[in-house]
Amino acid sequence: MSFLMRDPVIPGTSMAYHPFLPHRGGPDFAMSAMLGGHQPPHFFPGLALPHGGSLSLQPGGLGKPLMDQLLGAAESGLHFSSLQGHQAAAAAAAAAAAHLRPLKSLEPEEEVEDDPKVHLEAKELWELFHKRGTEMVITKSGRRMFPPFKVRCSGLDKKAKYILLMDIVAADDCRYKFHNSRWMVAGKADPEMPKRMYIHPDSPATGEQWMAKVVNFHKLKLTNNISDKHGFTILNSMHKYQPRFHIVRANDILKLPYSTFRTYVFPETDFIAVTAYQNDKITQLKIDHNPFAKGFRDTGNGRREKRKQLALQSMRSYSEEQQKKEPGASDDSSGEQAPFKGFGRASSPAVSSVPHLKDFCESDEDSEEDDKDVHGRDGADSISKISTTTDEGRGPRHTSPSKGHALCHGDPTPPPAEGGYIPLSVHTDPPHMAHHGHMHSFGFPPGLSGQPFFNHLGGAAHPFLLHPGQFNMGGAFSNMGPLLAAAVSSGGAMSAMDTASLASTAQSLGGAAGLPFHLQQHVLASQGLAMSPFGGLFPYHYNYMAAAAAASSAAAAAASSSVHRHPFLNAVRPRLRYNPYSLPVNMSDSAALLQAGGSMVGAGAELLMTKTDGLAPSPGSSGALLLDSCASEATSRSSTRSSSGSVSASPKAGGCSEKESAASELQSIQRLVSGLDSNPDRPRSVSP
DNA sequence: TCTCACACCTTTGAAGTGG
DNA sequence: CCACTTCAAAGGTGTGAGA
Repeated sequence: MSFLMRDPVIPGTSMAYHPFLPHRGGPDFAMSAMLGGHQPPHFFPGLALPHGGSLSLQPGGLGKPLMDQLLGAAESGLHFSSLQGHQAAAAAAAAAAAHLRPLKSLEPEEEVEDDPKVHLEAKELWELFHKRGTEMVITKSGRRMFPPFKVRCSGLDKKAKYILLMDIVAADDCRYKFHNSRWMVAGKADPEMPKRMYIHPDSPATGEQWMAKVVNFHKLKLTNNISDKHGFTILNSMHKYQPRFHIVRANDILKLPYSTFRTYVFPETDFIAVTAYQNDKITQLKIDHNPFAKGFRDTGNGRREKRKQLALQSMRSYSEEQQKKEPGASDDSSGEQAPFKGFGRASSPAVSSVPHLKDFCESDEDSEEDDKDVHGRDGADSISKISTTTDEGRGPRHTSPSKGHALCHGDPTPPPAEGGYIPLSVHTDPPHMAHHGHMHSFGFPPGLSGQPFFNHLGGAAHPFLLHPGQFNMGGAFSNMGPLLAAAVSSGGAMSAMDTASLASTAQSLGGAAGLPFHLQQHVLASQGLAMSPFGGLFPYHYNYMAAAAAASSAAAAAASSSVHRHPFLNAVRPRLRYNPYSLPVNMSDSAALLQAGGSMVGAGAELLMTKTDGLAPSPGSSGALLLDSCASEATSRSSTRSSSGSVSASPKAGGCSEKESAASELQSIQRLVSGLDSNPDRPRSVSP
């Protein structure tokens, strides 16, 4: 057997066991044999041995020579089942200890400062759409974004591994309607849909790999199906959203929840989700630039051209008839344009009003390898530079070249030039969001709102889902789908936490929601913190780290002080980060944000805001948790669905059986180790 | 406002071919 | 073997009728 020594630990405990044991050696984790089939009543901290006594995992608790010997044996692949009695138990302890590391191991072995810079690809195209009020079609079966969200990274540590993610959050709390060729506020937003984070399929990869290509999120799909099982991003129609890009320095998804998120927001990429296009200009832009819509281009021989010709013919014949009937009535405006007036828009989309647009991205749907050809095949005189440096240079950039960059806290979204948003209709006022009415039920599982952990949230939070399908990718993520699914179905192996109340909370949460509690927390803390109810829109990049122990301290701690109390958090060095967007924020806003951040901490998540820009965390953000049923369902369905390859969100669907087996192994390990298998009726996908 | 079937298109990968 | 071409299937589009 082999052990992977790369498991993350739970901050907040001197040592911690991680229930997600990356496993490669199969299920022959001989704990049951070693422990005589008895599970320790309290496996952690310290091991209760079957013959009494315990093995402390604290440094010095086990004699160093013995510990070294056992650890060496574990690392060298010793099969514990060959051991007996105390020897086996000690070996078990060593094996466990191999997965447990002192907190200091969380710190990078060799801290190589990176300074990520992110360029939005095809920025001009985004701005083109943005000026008219970008719309993204959402369908039940899922639709891609167009323009595709693509970024280019630089400044990463070449050797370090990174996980790149993307999510889409509500831009405000408004519902919109398209009226008089403009988007207008039509009321308060509908309840928030479950939040889902899309992890780039290539994650994790080294900084060198990321920087060598354009990071393309074109496979992310949008849906309005709240019960979506594919891992698509669920959005509300007629609501405004803001995509966000995250860089996480971590070599394993397991470390994701404990890692620092660097979040980048490009204001020009916001959009309104629609089930059918409202603005014909947007339709035309899509047709002109999306290669899949070529059939609708005027210049082609597709349906659109035929329809146009038909319309022309019918209109001409109609005009001729009219002229015969009414010789005196002339209509200069009739003719070719007339048929399209039927669309009821101020401008006709029939003929592209933006002929130069073709310069942009004929090939925008290219694969990640097209990073050198973003401009399209026929973009001879296309923009000289598609990429936008969001944080080039240091210091504020008040002279941002991008109109979209003007989005700042407290400022309304700048009015687009034509057919765009009405300025007053868009609110991104953080203090307002932090304090008022944004804690309503954002699709929060009713069973969770009453949990103490969530009381701080007012029963509302941003659910976060890591759908197994989203982890169906290569690299270290190859097993994460079933791992998570397994964790869900196993009801949550719980990490060792400080307080019993927390443990009970964890159990209840695990039962209600699925993810192991500590992972839930970290997921929540990491992701939830990133999301204010309205997306936590920061037109800059900010960093934060979530810690699981925050939840424990949150129950009793004052939010503002918990960060400092936490030894682990204290151990993390603040990083200097550059703000890609200039962001004038006044002190009152900051104070409000900080206050909101404090409530977040109280909600069960701690935040290390390491921005140097003096900005506070996302206001009103709340660690949230939605254990979408699809996560567990995916486990049970994995054998059928993955084999058919029907999960479009899982580009690398192969090896699902292996994953499934891995998941079952994990479950068995969890059952053996955690001693939390209190629910024998819980479904098991596979029994070892 | 939403859903669906549809035609049209691109993308992808397997199969075939030739060196 | 490798490179290239061909082909068919899969999948991504907006459309427009109907609910």
